[in-house]
Amino acid sequence: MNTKLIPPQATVKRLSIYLRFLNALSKEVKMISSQELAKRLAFNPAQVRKDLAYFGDFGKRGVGYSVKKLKEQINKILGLHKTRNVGIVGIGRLGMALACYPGFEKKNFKICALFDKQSKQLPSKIGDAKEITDVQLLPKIVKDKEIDILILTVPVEAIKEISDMVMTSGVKAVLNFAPFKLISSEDVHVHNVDLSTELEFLSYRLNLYDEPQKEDPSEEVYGIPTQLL
Amino acid sequence: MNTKLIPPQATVKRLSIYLRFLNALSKEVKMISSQELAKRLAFNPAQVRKDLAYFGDFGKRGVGYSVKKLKEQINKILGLHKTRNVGIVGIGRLGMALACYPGFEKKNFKICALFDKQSKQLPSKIGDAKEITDVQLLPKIVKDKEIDILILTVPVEAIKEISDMVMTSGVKAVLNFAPFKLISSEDVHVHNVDLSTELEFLSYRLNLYDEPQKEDPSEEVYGIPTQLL
DNA sequence: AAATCTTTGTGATATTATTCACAACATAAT
DNA sequence: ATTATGTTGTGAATAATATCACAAAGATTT
Repeated sequence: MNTKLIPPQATVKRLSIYLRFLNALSKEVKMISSQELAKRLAFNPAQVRKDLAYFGDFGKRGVGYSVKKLKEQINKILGLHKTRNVGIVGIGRLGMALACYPGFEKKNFKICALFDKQSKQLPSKIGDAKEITDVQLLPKIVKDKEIDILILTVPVEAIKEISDMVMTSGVKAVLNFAPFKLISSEDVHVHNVDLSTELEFLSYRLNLYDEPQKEDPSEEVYGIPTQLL
Repeated sequence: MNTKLIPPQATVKRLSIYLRFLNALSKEVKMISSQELAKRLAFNPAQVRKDLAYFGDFGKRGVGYSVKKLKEQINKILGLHKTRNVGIVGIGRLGMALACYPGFEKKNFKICALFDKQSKQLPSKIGDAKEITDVQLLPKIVKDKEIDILILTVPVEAIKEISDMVMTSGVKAVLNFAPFKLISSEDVHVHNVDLSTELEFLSYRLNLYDEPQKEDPSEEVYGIPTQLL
């Protein structure tokens, strides 16, 4: 099998998508083929098979993949069988929304600390009895509560000050929503998500159609490559 | 120059990141080199130059790029000079957060309609006097207000029903936050963002370090390739 | 004005990711 | 059993993306 090779980044991202789809599947569906998976998710069937084959021979020729087994395997590959302690920094509307997002707890991400500036007017508890802690205590709390991941939803003005504290806090990974590219260090994995960027990508595409280039855009060129959608 | 070639998807996404960085730059900085840009954003300088060269010869040899000119150019390339009418479907916490996100209006995305189920208990106005419209009226409002982009922040249970309505509404682009992969059609560009997936990617990486593979992961293999971070 | 330093733009190369195409296996039907 | 049908796993081919390396050109120093 394929397992000796390093799975591409792109493969890992797709695993999440496969898993989400499998989880939403009716319990009656016991087996699924790469063909069916690919069709529903607009991927290439060979790609689906190759993605899965990086981690083992999960399928059965002539039959397909056991949904149950596949879910278990992907859960394990993504490390979702382990509980991860998560903190959220910056409890504005977005932070609040994430704190209450039910999808996280389902995947074993345990939101166990919320940080904000003390000065801010806020209810001291949100949702299911989560307190808000002063951000100055972040380094201590990260250690005490063994927080693995911090989600940053601070306003961009605060990011410089906060990011220094976060990057040296001993946390292992950061998911940054502030519109500022945080760079990973040797010890801390950073993943940046920018909501404006996502909209801007759509804007670019709309703009292409509004003002077609002189080169006469063909279906192929400006059509929508499935893997990005 | 390069302009005849089709710019890669990846290039377009980076343009957003360049622009955001340039916008945050102090007004004193008049010129910037690909070197400096790349260093701050953890890209390769040649990549920065190539990205920009797809759209024209914006730089000056021996000097660099005019910050002002570059901002103007990227704005134009991404179509941010045009106002786009945006609607948000599903006014839960996330929808609310996006409705009030100041970054959108700055980039000429005009949030001009909020949709939700009428039955839901909600204030009829949020933030700067935005009303919530019953989602049944969506097709009509999209046409009347000439909405270009719809942002979907509905719960996953509702996505099937809503997506049919959205995809046939005449809207040109959709940004979907529901944990369900919506597929683009010929007429509608869809871009999916899944918040769980982003966390799961970090989880995968943490898991790699917890349980190193038998193959003895080297720095190179499991180190962090800059372009993803 | 020649030499030096800088930085762009881009061919050439390297790396990464996707798709094709088919042998190997599994099941079901005859 | 043999044939027909379906599906995986994967080498080989292709495509997309990133990086290197350097000529061309602007700026600066001598």
